[in-house]
Amino acid sequence: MHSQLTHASLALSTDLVIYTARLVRSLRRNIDAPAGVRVLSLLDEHGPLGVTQLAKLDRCSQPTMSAAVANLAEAGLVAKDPSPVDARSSVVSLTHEGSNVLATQRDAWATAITERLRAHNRTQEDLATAVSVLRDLLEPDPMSGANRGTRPERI
Amino acid sequence: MHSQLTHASLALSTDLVIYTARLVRSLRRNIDAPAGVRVLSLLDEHGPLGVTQLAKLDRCSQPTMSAAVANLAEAGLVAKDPSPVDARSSVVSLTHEGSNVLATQRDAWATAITERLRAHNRTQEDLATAVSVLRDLLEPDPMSGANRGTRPERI
DNA sequence: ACGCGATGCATAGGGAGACTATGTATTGAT
DNA sequence: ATCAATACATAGTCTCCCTATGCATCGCGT
Repeated sequence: MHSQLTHASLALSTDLVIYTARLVRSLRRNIDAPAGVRVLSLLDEHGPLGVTQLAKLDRCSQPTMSAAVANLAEAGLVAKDPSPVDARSSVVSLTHEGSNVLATQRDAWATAITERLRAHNRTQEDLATAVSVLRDLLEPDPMSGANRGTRPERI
Repeated sequence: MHSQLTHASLALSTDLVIYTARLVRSLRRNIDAPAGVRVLSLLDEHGPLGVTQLAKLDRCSQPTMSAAVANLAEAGLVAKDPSPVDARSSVVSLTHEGSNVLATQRDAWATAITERLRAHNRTQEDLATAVSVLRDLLEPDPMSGANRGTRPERI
């Protein structure tokens, strides 16, 4: 009935999905608000961007990004100015405060993660591998196609 | 001002947080409803459990687990019976259908993940490493302590 | 046997984060 | 000058999670 994947494959994939979900929840619980920081991080990496560009880079819908940017702007972490070359578009850029918040948050995450991994005798190389695996999984167009044909019931 | 973590550490940690968030979102978008499957998976692994036990294992609050179990029960994927030895408690167990849904979902995830990793020349060992890293990060009490003293502003 | 803190769960209320559908204003190309 | 395409905003809704409470039951000490 089911495909002939190895037991290990099934277990590892399931664990990956479950652990990532728990990790994300855990991060949210500590009010580390990853959603906003993702945007700050994108701006830091790419420089000023429009809302739609940000949405594409973060792989979310445009309305979701609009809301995220609005929140960040209200908090003073980004500036949202009209584009000088396109009246429809806006240019979102990091403010000093946004930059500081990003740095602080990055530091907090890195500290916690580094500490934890060391406590488990995990190397930075292991972390790099994990990040690469996650990046590869997100690459094409995330998990679409996972349900092709066999769409499982909604849980 | 900030701690003396290496640039690599900062970048990797940030990427881990960001990628896991995107992956979870991507999984949700495909209506793979990880939340319910996590419960099914726990029941499959540990056998029948009470609501509070499930909540502890999944590291969520008891009310959250109550709601999850209620949904699953309504969908017929789990059975919720009163405990024979403790009138306060209930016993949640997998139904045949729940077991099938779990297997189907696991299979879908494993297929998608395996395929993607192979496309990027990533080995199963890499996947195992990633899973281990995530597990280690979740171990003590997730990310608590990340904000000790320096609690960053909410984004 | 009784009282009471501890335990197991349900309910109420609310918030973050996402999505789809849709509307509006510009742009750019015909 | 039109008109499809593009950039955003808004409305409405969903899932998942949390805290704060309330309630019934258990089990222990006296």
